[in-house]
Amino acid sequence: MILSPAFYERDTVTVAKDLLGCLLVHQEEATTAGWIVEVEAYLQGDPAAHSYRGETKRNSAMFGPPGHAYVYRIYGLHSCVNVVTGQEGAGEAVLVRALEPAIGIDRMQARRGMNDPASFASGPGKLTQALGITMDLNGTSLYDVPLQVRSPDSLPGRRPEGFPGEIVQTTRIGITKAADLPLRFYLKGSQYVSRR
DNA sequence: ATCAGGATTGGCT
DNA sequence: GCCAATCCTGATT
Repeated sequence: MILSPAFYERDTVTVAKDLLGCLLVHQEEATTAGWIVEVEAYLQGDPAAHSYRGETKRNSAMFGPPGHAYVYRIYGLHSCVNVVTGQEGAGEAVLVRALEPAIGIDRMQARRGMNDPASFASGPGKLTQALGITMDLNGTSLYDVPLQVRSPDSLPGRRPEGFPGEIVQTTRIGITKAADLPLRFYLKGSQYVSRR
């Protein structure tokens, strides 16, 4: 089933952990989807969060309603996708860092130009390329086509590797500010995380 | 008007 | 392990 607004309105760290094992689905010219196996939380008052210095044109989606996507471009090359969480206006979000490919694997192979499923979506820039998520999805809701997040029971008989199971908590990757906060979470045992 | 730098990735040493 | 690619935002002049 599709996750509802009430799911996203909760405490951002709780939402981040509950997002593990859920299915991120994108359908425009094709349907591709992957299990969320790694995330990072970005909070209000968090120097590493894009929202830290207040609302701007770039980060406005982070201050919008929860349950919507915040997509941004990094290093002029890659796009990364976040799920907006908490209370509207708080500027909190969860960055999706890695997926285990689930639906449309051949399509992901084509988009990524490689054959190894462990490398399709094991990174924030990789997964957006694999699923075809681009900047024009910034600010769109996650309740409908083309982009949605579904609960872990969405594919009968199928579960991501390591779910349900232990969640590992570590510091976030690639940041310089607030680098010591333990706000990264991933499924223990998954071979699809960006790094252990 | 100008400029430094970034929630990354892939290729080369 | 190191480094270039690439471009737009936000801060500064």
